[in-house]
Amino acid sequence: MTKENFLERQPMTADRNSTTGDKTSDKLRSVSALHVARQAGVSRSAVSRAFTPGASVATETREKIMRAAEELGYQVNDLARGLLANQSRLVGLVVTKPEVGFRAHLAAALTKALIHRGNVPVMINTGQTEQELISAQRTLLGHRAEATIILSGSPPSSFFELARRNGQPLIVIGRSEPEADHIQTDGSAAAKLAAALFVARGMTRLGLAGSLSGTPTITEREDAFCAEAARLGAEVVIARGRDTDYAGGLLAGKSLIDNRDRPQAIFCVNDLIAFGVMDHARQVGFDIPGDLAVIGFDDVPEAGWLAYQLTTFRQDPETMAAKAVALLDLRQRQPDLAPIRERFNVPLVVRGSFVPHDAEQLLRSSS
Amino acid sequence: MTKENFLERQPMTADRNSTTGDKTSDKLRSVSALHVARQAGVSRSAVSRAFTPGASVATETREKIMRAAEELGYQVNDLARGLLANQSRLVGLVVTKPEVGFRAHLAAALTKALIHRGNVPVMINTGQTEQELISAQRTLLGHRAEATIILSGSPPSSFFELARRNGQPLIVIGRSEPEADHIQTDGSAAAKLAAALFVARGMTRLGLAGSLSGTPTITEREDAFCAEAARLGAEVVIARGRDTDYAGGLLAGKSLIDNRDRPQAIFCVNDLIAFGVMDHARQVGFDIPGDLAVIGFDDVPEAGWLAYQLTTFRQDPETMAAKAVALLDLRQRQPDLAPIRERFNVPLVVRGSFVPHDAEQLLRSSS
DNA sequence: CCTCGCGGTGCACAGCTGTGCAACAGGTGA
DNA sequence: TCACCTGTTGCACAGCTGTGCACCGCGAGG
Repeated sequence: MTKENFLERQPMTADRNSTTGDKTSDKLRSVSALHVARQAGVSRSAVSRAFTPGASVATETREKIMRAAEELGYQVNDLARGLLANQSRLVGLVVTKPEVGFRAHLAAALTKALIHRGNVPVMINTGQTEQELISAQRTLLGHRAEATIILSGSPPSSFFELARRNGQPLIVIGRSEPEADHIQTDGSAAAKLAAALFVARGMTRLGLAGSLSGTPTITEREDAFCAEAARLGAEVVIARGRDTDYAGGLLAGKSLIDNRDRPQAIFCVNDLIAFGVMDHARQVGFDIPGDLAVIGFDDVPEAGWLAYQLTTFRQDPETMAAKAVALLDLRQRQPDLAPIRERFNVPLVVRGSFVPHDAEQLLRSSS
Repeated sequence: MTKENFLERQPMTADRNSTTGDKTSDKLRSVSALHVARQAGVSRSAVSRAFTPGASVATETREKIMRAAEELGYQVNDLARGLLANQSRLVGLVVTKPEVGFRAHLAAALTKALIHRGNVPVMINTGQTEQELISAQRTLLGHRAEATIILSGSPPSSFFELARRNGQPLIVIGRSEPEADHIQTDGSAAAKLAAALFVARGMTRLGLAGSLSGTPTITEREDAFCAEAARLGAEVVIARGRDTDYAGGLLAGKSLIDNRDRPQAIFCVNDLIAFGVMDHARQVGFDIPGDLAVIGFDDVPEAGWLAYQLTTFRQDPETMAAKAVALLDLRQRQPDLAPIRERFNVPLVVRGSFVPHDAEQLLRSSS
């Protein structure tokens, strides 16, 4: 319209809205910075600079470009941008069964925090086979993802090797992993506290509802509970369902409760398991906490439901997600740091399924 | 090692493992097809062809290349590939609160199905503001995502316009959306059936536990239930919590039950709401289904828990995810088709919270 | 022995962006 | 008026891949 000092010989790709070409064979090309440059009467570099924060562009020029971009519906091509930087803003979340229990809340909190940070969270919902995990990581590397966050499972060492070779930051949540940055809750301290609180209430026949899954997170809690109970002179009966879910809780509950000398209190490594245990106990006629005390782990929302009122250790997904993002920041600033370990402890949320000694006193004195 | 007929002048980027360069300023360049070509003693095109299914490469050459790629840890750069094709394998899932209720299961099923299809699912966990939705869609367009799937919320028309202009397939789940492909369950038929089943059991004072959220999916169920009940001459009391969650159910339950002439049966638009209603009813001493019958919607796993045994309409997340993927296939094959609507109905899963007349007969005759 | 066909391979280009470098305009101080 | 400095802009290159086109070698058929 005004001056046309850009290269005219450049063969523009015809009219974008023409319906002559067969759309089926080739994907419609989208509007690029060159289109915007032509529309605004500036060079393509100027367009690039207008969309780069801190670049040197005159205010007037930037506005002109932005107007043109708006008209044409221009969107910076993140593929080209990433190609040049050898880095995309993708962050992979590797997780199995992301719909279940605490994992669902953690995954949701992570996606939210990552989006807030300007990242693009990719949800890799896959199995735990070495084959599947490596395949997932290859996909992420192919897209030059910024980092990979592992929410569940125990990746093989080849997995870490692959990430290391490609300079890909890795964050493991839950598992203690000396080769990579990891975040975990102090399940050991919590389990010990559970045992101590049971014993302090005079309970000496304890139960542990665990799982055969063999996850490090879970076995840590199991071992700590048993050790502390033994140290305090209490007897522990162990029952394990197959998975760390409601069905597993039902099974463990059956095994623990349908017995001559059933335990007076049960520590469940998981809220879901606790729900199963409680439901079975009630079905066979026991009162909670009258006949049986129960403590869980996670504090998923269902723990607060009237049907359960479960006393449990609270893992806060938002806090953990914030921690993971902070760790990612740090790792990107200082890639050569030794693996970092973040371990934080979990408060007990007291509800109806078990009231510790001192809490009861507190309640009584306050009334 | 053998012949070296490739261009020698090409300035290779020094030694990849050298620690002389400052890693902090620039991201480590990864191994490209050129490195593999040099290692295997072939041209770069050959490498590209070796990784392209159906391309013309001699078997011997391909094996040589694959060996070299393995040694170097080569991974095709999907950014460059996508840049050329103007299309990445990303698929966006736009969803709010992906950790809650049925949405969690649907989102998980979708990510699984998409990964199985070779896609990279991106979880956009964001609010429902027009601003937020548009921003999410711009991110996806910037990465040249293959498609966007909307799991919740009612995007503004500018959203559809943006997708249309960029040739981006859009699939809406739950909402009836004339402008785009959409999948929905026949909530209307289900709600009608619920009303009819209640009336068939001689119940004439009915309750509806809904929500103020105003989601089209929810209001469809509400309206259909009320209409059918009215048609059958039954009275309906309506109560609505704020959200379609447990807390909303508690509130609705209070409002419906703590009344002189409480309903004999309640249809809840959602399993979570049903749990809240049931818990409140039991807390004030009512038996289910003796004093109060309840029907829910979704059939989340909790509905099968012993504490609830909720009779509810089953939405199968796997089926819906498969449907969505099939729709995506079809849309990519034929981009110019008119918007497609997939609507399928949901079976009633009978459990303890309400047993329909015929089902009871069946049970009695079978014993 | 010549020609033809065909499978395989290399060259070169396109796709879109960020940025170093040089050029240029305009303002300012001497 | 002139030198100088600063802010702005354009050019050109790099980054990595897929693929059309041309070429080449080799086996087969006449």
